[in-house]
Amino acid sequence: MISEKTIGRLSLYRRLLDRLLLQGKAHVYSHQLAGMAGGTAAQVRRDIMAVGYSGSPTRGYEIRQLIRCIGNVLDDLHGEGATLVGVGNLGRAIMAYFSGRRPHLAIVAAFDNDPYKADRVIHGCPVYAMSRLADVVAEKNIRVGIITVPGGEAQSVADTLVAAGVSGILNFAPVPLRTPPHVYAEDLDVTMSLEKVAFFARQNVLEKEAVKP
Amino acid sequence: MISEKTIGRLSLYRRLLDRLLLQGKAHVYSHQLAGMAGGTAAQVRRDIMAVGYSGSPTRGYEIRQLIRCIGNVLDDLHGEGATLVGVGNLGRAIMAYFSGRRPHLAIVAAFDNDPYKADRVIHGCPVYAMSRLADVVAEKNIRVGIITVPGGEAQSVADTLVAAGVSGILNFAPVPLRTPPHVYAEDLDVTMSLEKVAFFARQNVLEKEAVKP
DNA sequence: AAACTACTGTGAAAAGGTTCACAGCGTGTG
DNA sequence: CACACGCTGTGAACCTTTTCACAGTAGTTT
Repeated sequence: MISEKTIGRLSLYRRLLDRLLLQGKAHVYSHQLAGMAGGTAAQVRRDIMAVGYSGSPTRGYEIRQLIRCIGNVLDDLHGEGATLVGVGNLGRAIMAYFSGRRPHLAIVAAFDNDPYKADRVIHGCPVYAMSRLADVVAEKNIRVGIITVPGGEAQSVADTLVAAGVSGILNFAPVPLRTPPHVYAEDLDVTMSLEKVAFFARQNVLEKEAVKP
Repeated sequence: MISEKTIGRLSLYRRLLDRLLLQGKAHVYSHQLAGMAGGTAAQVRRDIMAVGYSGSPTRGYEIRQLIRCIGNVLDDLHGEGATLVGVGNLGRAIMAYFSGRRPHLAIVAAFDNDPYKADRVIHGCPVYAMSRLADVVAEKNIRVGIITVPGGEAQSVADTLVAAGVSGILNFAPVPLRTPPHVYAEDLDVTMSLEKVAFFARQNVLEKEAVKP
């Protein structure tokens, strides 16, 4: 079984590799990839071990093949459709962000409980009324949900998604979700991240000032 | 020194405690907080140890005091101003999100290289042209930067912020930032998170199917 | 006032993740 | 053809984080 952290880094490596391909590169060494990803060479090699690809001691990794191997691990064979719930400021920004970016993992349906937002197409994605969630999720075979509703509604939306058959949720609401064990939920808590950054920004300033005298 | 993970959880605990206060509660046990935060009671107790607050064996933690102790650790005494660079879809959503939410940590200036966006006020926050970044950051004593520009510009924006004196950066661009060691950078990579969720969503489905027969 | 209860605080063990360090190898070179 | 080079793959050491488990304690009951 591959660890959560490794999966995250593989996703990152792949995007970096895509960029290298565009630059016309064909091979890459672990230390180069590490430099771009902000990690160590040993870690890159370990992560790549997990996908079962082997590089050459002299040329490094063959970029095209490595991308394919990472894809074999990360991607569903037939592509994956995701759904987004909560077409507010943040929801629309996320939809714009993913619109046409990753063909194998696209947002294919959005929901909002404001009836004025329903039955439109935003950034290429149809918006439905909440009442149709279970139908649409089942019909389109959606396994991945994105929650961009206010904190107070997040848990009940999550419950609805789980009941509809979703087994992975990315949650932007500032509330940790409670989900059954067979559902993977990741909380992307912007407030927490910003407070962390503010804390360490201050620490760094204090340290610098402490070193001075 | 307090670990990064603990700082993040403290931020979360504080918000949960705020909610409990509003509900009229005065005390809370570690296992209750753990239930809300999605962690274990032992972890909550360890985290609270780090802020140097002690609860009562019979009443648990006094909520009001605990909030104050967490604030002593997380917050700057005089409040902290943050700046956001990149007033696009995502940037505006983030600005709306923080507008008036946390008084001690507010976005007090935004920048964009589109001159049409400059010299306005969005969600209560003034928007400036990029050329004024160094001035404004210095004048307002800003230590925290938020990057919501496209990937290609993120690194150079980060360099600009660092040069202007920022010591903590929250990065939404899908590129890991390279920053000097005295600058704390957190990459909030939505693509990575979504691919992680998609991967584990699929794993869960496969597991369930594997258990069935 | 003694006994009981259910909590906290924390040393110690366990788990998980990262880095070290080196054997092994494929290629270019003398 | 033999050698030297600088990479990969990986066991083992190391470090960080989480969990266990229990002594200590403040209130509550008898």
